[in-house]
Amino acid sequence: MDAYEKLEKSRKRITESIAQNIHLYGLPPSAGRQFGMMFFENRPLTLDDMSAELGMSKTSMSTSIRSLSEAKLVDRVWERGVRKDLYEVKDDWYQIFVDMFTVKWRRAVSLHTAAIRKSLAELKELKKADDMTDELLAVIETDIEKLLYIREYYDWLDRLIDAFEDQKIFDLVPRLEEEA
Amino acid sequence: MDAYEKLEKSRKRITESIAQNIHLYGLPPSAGRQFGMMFFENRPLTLDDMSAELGMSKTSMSTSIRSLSEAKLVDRVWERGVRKDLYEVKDDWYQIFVDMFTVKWRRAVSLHTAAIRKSLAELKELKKADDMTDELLAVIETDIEKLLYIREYYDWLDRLIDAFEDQKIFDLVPRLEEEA
DNA sequence: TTGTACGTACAGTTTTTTCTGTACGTATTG
DNA sequence: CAATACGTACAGAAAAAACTGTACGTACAA
Repeated sequence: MDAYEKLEKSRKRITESIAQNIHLYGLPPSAGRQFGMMFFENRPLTLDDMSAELGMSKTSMSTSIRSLSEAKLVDRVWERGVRKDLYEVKDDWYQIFVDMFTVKWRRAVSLHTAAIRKSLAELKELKKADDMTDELLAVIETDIEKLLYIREYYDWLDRLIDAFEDQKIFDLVPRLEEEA
Repeated sequence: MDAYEKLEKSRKRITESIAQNIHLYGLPPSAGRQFGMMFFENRPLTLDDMSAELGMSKTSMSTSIRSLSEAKLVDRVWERGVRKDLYEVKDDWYQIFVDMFTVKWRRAVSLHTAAIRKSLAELKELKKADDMTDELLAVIETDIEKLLYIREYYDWLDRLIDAFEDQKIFDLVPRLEEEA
């Protein structure tokens, strides 16, 4: 094994490690491989570059680069004289984490909150129903209690996302370990 | 639509909302449905209960309850005189979030860190190789720089996980919004 | 204007994941 | 000691996701 092969092996280990954990970002392993490869290339790449490098179709590259882009793991960059789209990985992994966290959870909180609001309104209305029994009323009250509890939880989650988005999380957990 | 149907509709909305976001916990929608159903039942359930309630096989219930259990979303509970396994959802959603975060990310950090350590050692050794050229040496140095950077990042992530695990996150983002 | 290069929508295929039914090991009951 | 109840391993079926090749719309070049 020559030096170049050893270098490749070292890179491949890291890339595979990324590939096998990228599901935490909601992406399939191949997108992780794409990201890993781009991480070690020290230049923006075109879809054809990626296709050649990974031995996968250009269509796949196009699809997964969009996912990577939406998850804010890569940026499209521009270079004069180059007609093809160029992409490169973001270099601030702390920010990548914060962006992923923010994008994924904000969306979830939004969907959940809307559902809770609707159901709460329905249940409050339902309490007035003519055919209401004491038994059913008790169940409804319990459900309302549950919904109020999870609404409070989602409010906390929303504030947690704010703390990440506003970089306040770095006050709690500083980027650099203090020198001894 | 009678009152009971309206109640069901309200519950179903919440359950579906959970089902469609449970992928954030690395679980399939059906596990989310299972969790949602259990959330509204005010008693521990057996596998047969769940199977009947969701119209799915007992085998599936067994498999997904294990996933839910590993993700720390449900607990197995004991009741005297009952031979079947009983499960109920955890009632502290804040803690559920913290546990999920901790479990999933701790594992990722551990795997990544091991890979980085190995590759760093290899690259440092590789620098001494006989057939080393200036050009290749420069590439190796660049790779080492990259690995040192992401090692630092994973160290931060590890400390972030600590902050969740130690409940310090609730200092930064309190559970209850202060009264006005 | 015509020709060429590029990215992606779409349909079909392959691969992976989820779900089911059977069968079996263990534990409890009579 | 049976006999029964229970949970799950395992193999196959069904469903979902990922991947490919073709075809098309758009933009730039000549």
